Parts: sequence; C-alpha cells; structure tokens
Amino acid sequence: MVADGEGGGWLRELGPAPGPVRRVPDLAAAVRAAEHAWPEPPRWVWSAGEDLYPDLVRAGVRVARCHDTALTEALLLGYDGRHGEAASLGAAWARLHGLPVPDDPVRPLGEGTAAQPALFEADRSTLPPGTDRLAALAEVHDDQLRRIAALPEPGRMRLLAAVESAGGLAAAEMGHDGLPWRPDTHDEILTELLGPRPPAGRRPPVLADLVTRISEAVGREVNPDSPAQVLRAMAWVGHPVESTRSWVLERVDHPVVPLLLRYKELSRLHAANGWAWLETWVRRRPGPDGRTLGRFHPDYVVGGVVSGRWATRGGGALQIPRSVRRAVEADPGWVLVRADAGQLEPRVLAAVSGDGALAAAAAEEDLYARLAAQVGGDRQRAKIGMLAAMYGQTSGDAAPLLATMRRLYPRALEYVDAAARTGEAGGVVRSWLGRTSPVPPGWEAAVAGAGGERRRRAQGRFTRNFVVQATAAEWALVLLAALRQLLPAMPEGAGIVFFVHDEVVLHVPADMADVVVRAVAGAEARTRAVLFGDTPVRFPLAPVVTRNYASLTNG
DNA sequence: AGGGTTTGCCAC
DNA sequence: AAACGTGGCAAACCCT
Repeated sequence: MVADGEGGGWLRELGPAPGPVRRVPDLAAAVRAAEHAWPEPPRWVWSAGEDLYPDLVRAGVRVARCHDTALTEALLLGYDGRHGEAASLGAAWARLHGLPVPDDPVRPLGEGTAAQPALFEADRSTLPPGTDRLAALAEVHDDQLRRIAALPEPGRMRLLAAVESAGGLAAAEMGHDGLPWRPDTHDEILTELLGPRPPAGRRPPVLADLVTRISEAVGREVNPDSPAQVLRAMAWVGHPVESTRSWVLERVDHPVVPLLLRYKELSRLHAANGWAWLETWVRRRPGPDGRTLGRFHPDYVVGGVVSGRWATRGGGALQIPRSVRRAVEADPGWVLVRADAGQLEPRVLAAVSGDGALAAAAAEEDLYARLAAQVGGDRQRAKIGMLAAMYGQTSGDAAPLLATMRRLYPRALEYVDAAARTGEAGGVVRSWLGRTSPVPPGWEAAVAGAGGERRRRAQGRFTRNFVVQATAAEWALVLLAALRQLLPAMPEGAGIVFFVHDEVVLHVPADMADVVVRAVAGAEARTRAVLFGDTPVRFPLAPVVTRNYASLTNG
C-alpha cells in the first residue's frame, strides 16, 4: 500500500503471482473492503505505519496485520550492528541501489490535543521524486524477506518483525482511543494538594506557603527549585550536603528538611502533571449527567528504546504518577480491565536460560517467595539478589546474595554473566528473537583512555540487562499482538487503551468484561507457547476488572 | 534571547 | 538502602 497524500493511493497484491497495480481514490474504503472481502485479511505491506495507520484509524478502519518496512529495517540494521542508520523506505531503497542515503524525516514532538493533520497528508517516504513508490516498496519488502531468511534463526526474526509491526498498529489504535481520564477528578486532586489553581506562571498557594516557611527556617531567601541555592542553604544552616537529592536530604536532621521534601514532591506534581498538563494532554468531551469526560492520548514510539521497549513523545505517558491515577476512570456503564505481568524479568530469565531451579520458582504465582525459600532468606532479600544479578549491582547488600544466587541458579547467572562479559569486551548481545544491542560509537577510543575500565563495566551492565529487558519487551509485544487477535468485536472506542512495558489496560462495556478477561488469559497462553514452547515458566497476568485505575495499583 | 547541559524525580 | 538497567520531562544553569 502506498498513499497519494490526498486520501487515495495505490494497492498491489504481492506473492507468487503479483496482481496488477490498483489505483484507489479512497484508501480507507479500499482497505476496509479488503479486510472483509478476503477469506483471510491481508498482511498489508507499508513503509511507515506511523504515518499511514493513524489516518486509517481516524477514518474508522482497523487492519489485522501488517509488515512495516521502517520498523523491520531498523531491526535488521541493528542486527548487523548498524543502529541509528536511516530506516525509511527511501533510505532502504537507496542502499539497495548504491545511492546516497537520505536521513529519516524528523517527526514533530508531541502535539498535545491539538487538531490532527489532514487525511494521509505527508509523504515521508524520502524516495527521490519520480520514483515508482509501489515498486520501490515491493523491492524493499522482498529484500527484507531475503535478509531475514538468510539469518541463522529466520523464524525468530520473522516473528519479531511481525510483532514489532503489530505493535505499530496497537500504538496507533491506543493513541486514537485514549485512556479515559476525568478532568474533574484530576482537578480535585490538584486542588486538594496544591490549593486552588493559580494564574499562569504563579506558584499554587501551598507551594508559595512552603517557600515562605523554607526561607524562614533557613533565615534567608531560598528558591527551592534551585539545587544550587538549596546546597548553599543547607551549608548555611550547618548541614552541608553533596547533593539535594531527596534520599540525601532525608538523612539530615533539621527542621527545613521536611519542608524541602514536601516542596519537591508537590512542585514535581505541579510541573509534570498539573493543570498545564491537563489542558495540553486531555481532550474533553461532554458526557452523561452533565459530567465532562476526557481522554489522554499518548503518542507512543514503537521500538523507541534500544531494548525494544516503547517510548512516548510528549505527555509522559509512561510515568503517570500514582498520585493522579485516580483520574483514570471508566465511562459510565464501562469498566477497565487491567493486566500486568508481575515479576516479568526474572521469569524471562528463567525461560531463556533454561535454569531448572529458577524455572521451578517461576512456575509459581509469587516467584520471589519461592526464591526466598530456596535461598533460605526472606522475600525482600531474595528479590534484591535477583535484581542485582539482572542489573549488575555489586555493592551494598548485593555481594553476599549474589554468591548464593550463583550457587543455586548457575545457568541463569551464567546467562547474564556471559552477556556482561560480551559487553565488556565490546561485543553485541541479542534478545531471544534477535533484537541486538548497540555498541557505543567511539567504543575503542573510549575504553582506551582514562576511565576506560569504568566504561567497560558500564557496558557490561548494559548488555547484562539487555538480554533480559529486551526479551521482556518482546514478550509484551507478542502479548499485545495476541490480544489484538483474540479480542471480540467491540463498539467504537473499546479495546486496549494503555500499555506500559509489562501492563495493559482495556476499556470495555461492562457486559463484555468476562469475555475480555478470557481473551487476556488466552493471549498469555499463546504468548508463552509462541516464544518459549512448553516451558514450565508461568507469566501470571491476573487480569482485574475495575472502574478506577488507582484502586488496583500497587503501593 | 535562545540553545545545550545539568540536576533531580517520575515510571517500569 | 542508595549508585544498579531503560527512559521522559521540567526548571535551573551556563554559554554564545
């Protein structure tokens, strides 16, 4: 599929017997028809779903599957150690023809709730003018299939490309539907904690009061937003500190400390998720009973993190603080279905390393409790030991615990230790499906000079964590893809509305909650089987039906 | 005035 | 308890 920038486009069936080029005046209508007319929906090949699919979704069209050449190109380049090279259709095509490779188009930063651009607006393919875009796309697609087939494990990369592409679909759909967000509840939370909303640019009353009390406690004017001024203030009152981080201040016994900590907490809320955020990111619409309903529309970036986790552009969707989650509430007559994969990373390590003892613990609902029994300590210490093994922590409490871990879970520890050694030596490691770690640019020079040994160890911690985090990220991608397939037909706006690393939230009519919960369970089973076959490791999702997000959030 | 860097905290 | 992985983001800071 190629769009013409005016709502239409060109289609051509690929495969053993390629069909003719079809010019269609209404791309959305043609896609909708194809999704229904064929015995099985097609796998759409397109050059950047990020540009195309949001427009289709806005036009009311959803597709079952796709092959996104930009996302796939980035995976294949990364596999070859070429992270960061341009991955657009124009770039891939130029490399095939030995031509100068254009940079990828720069995407605008998050646009908040501003009006969306016109249908199928931008041609960001970066192909030279006059190039037959459909032919170029087919050529790049062919080439990608060949490169995948030539890999040592083609099936894994084929799966990774498929779920990365499906992630692109899910991201656009979630961004469109949005997370149900009550502006009135958010405003109540802010007013409770900060006082009434101040005029723009002014501090809310509670913060202004704290500034006064902080200055009084110190004996001179202090702007608590300025780390430099706070450092000077602490020295002035006889408690010099090396930084103003809250865990450093917490250890200081002086009356100004509680005031500073309270100020930090509240000013963070005001700056990051205050009234300005609410205006920018939550689109309001009238609801029943005169209430105002809202939607938070994150702009997800699939594969935006080296490990394959998603990022977001603007709005901070992956860091919604616990204090405002009460504002996330299902519409009247609807419910939220929330499912998060508890202890995902140690379970992933158990599955990929094939460590029998760790897999036995990972067969349980509470992995850490089982670990504690095996380690002969308490749950908290077992958890610290496991995290230390995956993050490469060596100081503090971790050292003796690590020795125990090495003895009890030799294969699991060897798996991450080997990854760390590879990283320290400047090598690359790969996730279960083949996502590949980057080597920092200028590596040889960086490790040759002063601080080189520290750089090596840092890279070792990165690759150690990469093999686990990147595989956990693809577990989540497979889950999203499976869930998209297994969900029943639902009314407009219902479905997956939020995703953060190891957690999905669905917003559905209340009478569909049961069938959705079953779909989640089915998606987990399918994900486990597709990735790890008949492993004993479980990935408990424990889907919960609720009206309010906060009521089920830990902590 | 404007851009890049530093600091610190939020999430997983 | 505090230096152990991936990020986004805002305000202060520093320089041109």
